[in-house]
Amino acid sequence: MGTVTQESAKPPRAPAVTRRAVLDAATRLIEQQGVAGLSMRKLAAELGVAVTSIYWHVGNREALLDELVQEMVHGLDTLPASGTTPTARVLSLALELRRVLRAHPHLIGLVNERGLTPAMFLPSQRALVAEISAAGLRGTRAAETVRALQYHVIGFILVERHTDRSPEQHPSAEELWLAEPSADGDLAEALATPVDADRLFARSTEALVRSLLADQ
Amino acid sequence: MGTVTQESAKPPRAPAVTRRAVLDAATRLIEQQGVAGLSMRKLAAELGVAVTSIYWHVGNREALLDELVQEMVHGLDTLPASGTTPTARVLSLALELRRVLRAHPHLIGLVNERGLTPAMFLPSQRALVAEISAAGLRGTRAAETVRALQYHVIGFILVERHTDRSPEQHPSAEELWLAEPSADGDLAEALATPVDADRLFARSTEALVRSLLADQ
DNA sequence: TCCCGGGTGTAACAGTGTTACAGAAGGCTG
DNA sequence: CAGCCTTCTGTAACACTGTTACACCCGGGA
Repeated sequence: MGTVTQESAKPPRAPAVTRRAVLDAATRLIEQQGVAGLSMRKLAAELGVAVTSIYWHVGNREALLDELVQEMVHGLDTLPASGTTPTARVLSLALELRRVLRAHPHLIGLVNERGLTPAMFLPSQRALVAEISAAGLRGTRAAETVRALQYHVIGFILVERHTDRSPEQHPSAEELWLAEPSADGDLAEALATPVDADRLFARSTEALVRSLLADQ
Repeated sequence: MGTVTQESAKPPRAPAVTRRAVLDAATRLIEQQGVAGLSMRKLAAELGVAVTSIYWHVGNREALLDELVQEMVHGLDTLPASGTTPTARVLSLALELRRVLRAHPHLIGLVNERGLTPAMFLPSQRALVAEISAAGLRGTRAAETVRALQYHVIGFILVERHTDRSPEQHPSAEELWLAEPSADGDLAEALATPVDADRLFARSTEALVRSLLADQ
């Protein structure tokens, strides 16, 4: 009934491929070509094995992806917060969350498709709750603040992920803004510059945190 | 070389299907079953026609999606801003942008994949630029503000789109927070409540706008 | 020796996007 | 009228996808 561990003490014939090897090869394929580039036959060919062996070890394409997602979710169990002021600590949490998620850009969509988003973000949510409580917010107000921050961070990462994957923006923002007649030349020029995502994220998140943590 | 309009004055044989009909049927299919549910054969069957006719009229699956995306992009040419204070006007723009984008949840991902995000958001970006200039921001600072707001709004909508499509969150946020021992009972209870996206968006966007438009 | 079960392979199913090719049907020119 | 040309449709195939029914091999236990 449970999963079969080939690493235990009774491999009768030294299997040509292990569950672990399948998962690793799948990860490699996904990182190279995206989730759509993962096909069971490619996977089998990569491992020098027939397709059915893949199915024997992981059951399914869906089950395979489930497993990878589970591993990722377990991978971000504890997020550290650094800094002294509440604003700084919340900001550091957000930066850390983005850093971790950006390491697995392909899987973030899969997590949602599997309905694991709450489970995935529970640790970070817990950490956020702690910091925001420490900042003095309580009850509904605190909950709204936590959620606002989570939506902001996850949303930013989703936008990033999308723009990363579209290699050439055909009428690029640069062309569009250079052709634009404008009163504020510096502004147009700035908008014609590629986005510095790190900086933009840090700035906008800090602005949001400041505003959310301030009494209004 | 250009596109052929069947509506012009020379239809020799009253075609069994028009380009327009294909686009409409595709839109219907996508709205019902998502982009992945759009197959050329389904489309042909829906219209009572062989697959090749579809290809003749729209060329390609990719070209078909391109066309739908183009239509959507043209659909949000002008966004109205209402209100008196800069903050209120920017906020109203954000709310309007979200409202329009939520009407086409399936296409928003396609727009990015096609690298049309800059073109798509140029109108809203222009409107934002006008409001933010009116608020007194200039140059690089203004550009960063515009981008921060766009990332926030688009990101929020992407998160919404994801959570909308995952029907059952298996360990739901509710269960998780009800099982959580917590010092702030009200907070845990609030986090166990489903998200009110409208309210959350309005609140968080307003917080962000306030902070971005304030001198720091 | 026989059997059982873990692990693998062959070959097929239905479904996908796409296309080479054969037509049908009307308008135009000879 | 014949012939051709453009527009539009259909048949059938290609390569690819996920998935599975089935046969097979081979080592260990009885």
